[in-house]
Amino acid sequence: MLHLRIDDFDLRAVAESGQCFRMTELGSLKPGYPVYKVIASGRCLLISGDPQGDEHSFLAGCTESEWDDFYKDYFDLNRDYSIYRNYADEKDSFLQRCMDYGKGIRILNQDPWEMLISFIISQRKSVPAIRTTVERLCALSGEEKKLDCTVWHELNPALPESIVYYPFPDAETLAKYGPEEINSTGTGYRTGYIMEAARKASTGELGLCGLQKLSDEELLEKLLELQGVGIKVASCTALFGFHRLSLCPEDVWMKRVKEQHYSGEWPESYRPVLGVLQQYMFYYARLEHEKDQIKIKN
DNA sequence: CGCCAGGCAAAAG
DNA sequence: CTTTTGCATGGC
Repeated sequence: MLHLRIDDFDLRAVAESGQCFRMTELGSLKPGYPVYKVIASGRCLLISGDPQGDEHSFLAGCTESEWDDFYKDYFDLNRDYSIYRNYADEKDSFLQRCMDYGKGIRILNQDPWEMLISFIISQRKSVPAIRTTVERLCALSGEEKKLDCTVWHELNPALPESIVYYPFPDAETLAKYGPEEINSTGTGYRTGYIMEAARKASTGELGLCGLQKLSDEELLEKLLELQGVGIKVASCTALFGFHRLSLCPEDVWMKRVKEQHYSGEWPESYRPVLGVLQQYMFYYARLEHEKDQIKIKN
């Protein structure tokens, strides 16, 4: 078990801010200390806050070299987010509230291919439904991996001793499946979109790695050539898969925020980091909406 | 059961 | 060019 000290890092804010679909709460060490399961790039990690320490203390189920070589960058911990939080000055009380609430958000460095397919799936689906379909798509290969978690099980017997997980399928793997197989995961009318993207990526017609060097505009343009990829899916892929921090996915939530708080136009000074600011706004806006839903129920 | 979900492409105006 | 419509399926 790795003991870590990390500033400005909140697992819940990362997991629930709509950027990833395979980071989920597995259980908890004790009340208030949820353990998160993170599946990324063929790996699986359990991580939680450390009940023995303060808010900057974390426990991670990996080696120090795994943490340094992969997860540190994956969680974007080499970047100072106070720079972004400082965009909230006294003139923008709404952004201040968002920054306060979402302190500890990080924009993960996720795999571009996984982001492209995940966000193609995401259209007209709820987040729980997206998670289900993505997991089923990963399980199609049947190539299960096992993670030993006896150290976690010893800390709390309610936590499992081991976990079976499936890496996200690469383009070549997806391209081999027939439409019935893909569709059996719940992709519905997006089945054809996924198959075409898999074909193009596996034949090299779409070289995802090569897109890294393109400008933001050129990258969006390339992604938009794909069937089933509109401006929202392209922006999400560019922001979450290529770390293009100026790009803001304009979904129903952000359109609402832009109208209600910025009279329909983002401030010019926000533009270079709008993708990051958006992440805090999205997290806050969705939380407020959930609160309202509970109010309506009662 | 009925409604709607982090949109998109294609048809219609 | 702008607006409207149909869409597969799962979660609640």
